[in-house]
Amino acid sequence: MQISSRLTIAVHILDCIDTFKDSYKLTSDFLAGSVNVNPVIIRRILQQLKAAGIVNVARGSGGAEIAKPLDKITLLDIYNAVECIDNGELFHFHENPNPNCPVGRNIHNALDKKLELVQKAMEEEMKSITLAEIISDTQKLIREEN
Amino acid sequence: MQISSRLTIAVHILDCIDTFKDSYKLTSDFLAGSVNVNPVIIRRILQQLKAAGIVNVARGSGGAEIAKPLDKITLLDIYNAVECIDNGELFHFHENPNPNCPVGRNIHNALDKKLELVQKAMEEEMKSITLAEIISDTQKLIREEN
DNA sequence: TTGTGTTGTAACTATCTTTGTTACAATTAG
DNA sequence: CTAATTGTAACAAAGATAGTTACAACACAA
Repeated sequence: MQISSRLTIAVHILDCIDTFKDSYKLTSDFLAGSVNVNPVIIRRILQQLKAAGIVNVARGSGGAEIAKPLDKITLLDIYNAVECIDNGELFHFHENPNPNCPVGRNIHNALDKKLELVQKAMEEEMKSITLAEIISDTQKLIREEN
Repeated sequence: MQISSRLTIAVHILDCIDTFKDSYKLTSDFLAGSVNVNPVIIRRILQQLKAAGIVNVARGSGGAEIAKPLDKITLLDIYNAVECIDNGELFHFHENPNPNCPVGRNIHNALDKKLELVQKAMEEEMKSITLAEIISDTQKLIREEN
């Protein structure tokens, strides 16, 4: 199973907000135009980012802005904001190993530690990547188009 | 979205095969008893492990065995065997960013590199964990029960 | 060679998540 | 007040997971 596109959409949204903050009002409609999805999808993700303190959204008047310095927002922050991870666990352990089997009643303990290492490795890498980097890379690519 | 329980079930199966290889015939029924799922689930996962060269399954006579040394089988091998990853990509990128928007037409390039780093970090960690380790940890836990 | 146990696999179902959609009350600015 | 916009409910479609029954193909032993 893949990690949902909410993560890439969220990054896209944030990239747009920063890039166009001086030229356009950043409404869900405007952002939906760039991402190419229904505005409600954008609003839902903006709500998740807002709950995580990453953006502010102006109800009524409209428009979104980024609430923190770009280099203080990591890919992990965005991931945690939009991905609904069950107890924060990346791996889904099968529910009822047989407690009457020696392996069945110990596999959870033995394997959990390893799975935590894997999840940790992934999260550490995500933590090392900032929104500032991503946006700066995007803008470099835009400049190189000309 | 979580990674499916096929991974933990597969490890459980392999752990059982090694632990009980001298005492029992390792049929899908026997394994289903320890994992506590329907035997067909076991057979399906055994087929995936077989396709990856990790186990041999005896049609007709029945029983499964591990096809390689335990320290030559990594968690990544098992993960790749049972997890159906679309083009091998962990992250699902939203399909149609607007090519008429500067951000829309460059976000893919800018973000893909970062996502690859994250996936790589996860896979490297998985590659460093062997089935030998996991089984040895399980058997240590079993011994400590007494 | 016949019977028994087992695998390989198809077919179907239920449930969950994602993604997309319409609709509309609540809110804000002009 | 009006117009634009957000926040959110309600629903539907599509896809994946997980579970089940059923059965042909197969291997071995008596």
